[in-house]
Amino acid sequence: MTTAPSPAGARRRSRVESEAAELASILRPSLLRLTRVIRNQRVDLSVTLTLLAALMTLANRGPMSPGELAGHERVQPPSMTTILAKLEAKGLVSRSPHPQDGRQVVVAATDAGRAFIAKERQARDAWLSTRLARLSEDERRQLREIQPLLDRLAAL
Amino acid sequence: MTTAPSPAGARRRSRVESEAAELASILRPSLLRLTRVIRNQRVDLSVTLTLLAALMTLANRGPMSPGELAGHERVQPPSMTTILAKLEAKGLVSRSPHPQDGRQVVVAATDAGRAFIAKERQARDAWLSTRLARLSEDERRQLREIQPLLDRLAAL
DNA sequence: TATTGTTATACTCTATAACTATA
DNA sequence: TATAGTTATAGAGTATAACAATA
Repeated sequence: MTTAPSPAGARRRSRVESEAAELASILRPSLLRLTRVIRNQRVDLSVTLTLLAALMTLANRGPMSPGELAGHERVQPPSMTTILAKLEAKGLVSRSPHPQDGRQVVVAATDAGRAFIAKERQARDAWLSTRLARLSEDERRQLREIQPLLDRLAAL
Repeated sequence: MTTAPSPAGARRRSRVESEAAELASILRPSLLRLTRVIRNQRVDLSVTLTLLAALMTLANRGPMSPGELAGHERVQPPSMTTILAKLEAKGLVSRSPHPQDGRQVVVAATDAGRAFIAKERQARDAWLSTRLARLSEDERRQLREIQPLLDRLAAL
């Protein structure tokens, strides 16, 4: 036994892994169902959840390339092309050539895009906000605390 | 002023609502991205996350009608028809006529379906489990605690 | 007439593979 | 030759509307 893991260590890792597997099993369907429900809450049918999320990232993080945005949103570049085409058709984002690299493109939220986010936030979030408001203060705090965890899980 | 809400009460509700709206704004994109990533982790390409979730519900809760299952999974009945057709084609669920009501159908996980879940759980959950195992014990506890909250949000 | 389930249809989301332009 | 982006194509997921069978 070269690395000679201690029995305690081995037992511990095994427990963590089975615990994690069980957590994955219960967490995954819940995430799936909640996302499905949220996705269907369309106040303005023309801008979907996918489009809005990309637009928000662009507005929050500033101009970037389509590839970089695809990385943020965890989609493949061709998917982002589609998303950006729709947002651009609505005048919510703009494309400009990259100053140095002729292959790249710089995408940015337009003023209309930012205005859209501000307006939409109230109407669009109404469904989820209303439900969140029904929770206790402590429950909202719990959700607020795990949000970065969700991002870390998606990013790893 | 008939109901005469107290100024303090009014202020409090407003604060809760704006806090909830802000939480919705940050939580929603994170849920979307994580679900997108989880959905793409396909070990066995033939059974997708949507199919597996329905199958698991059926195995856990026992036989039920397609309409009832649609309600559980938060999809519309025609969507569940599609899901069940795929599961049935794979022999993972079975349809039987309802003993009393000729309009209804009873859907159940088959033995093969249950065996599939047991086998798949390890491989399928590997991606998420591995990442969950990297979190601290406390972080996993937090996630475990909010899972029922996610279900309540989806159900309300 | 109301309910359950299915079929028909359409649209969004998303991926992989192949192509174009630039570095 | 490698990289950034796009186009082409395909499949999954899901909805609404219309229909059939049964209550």
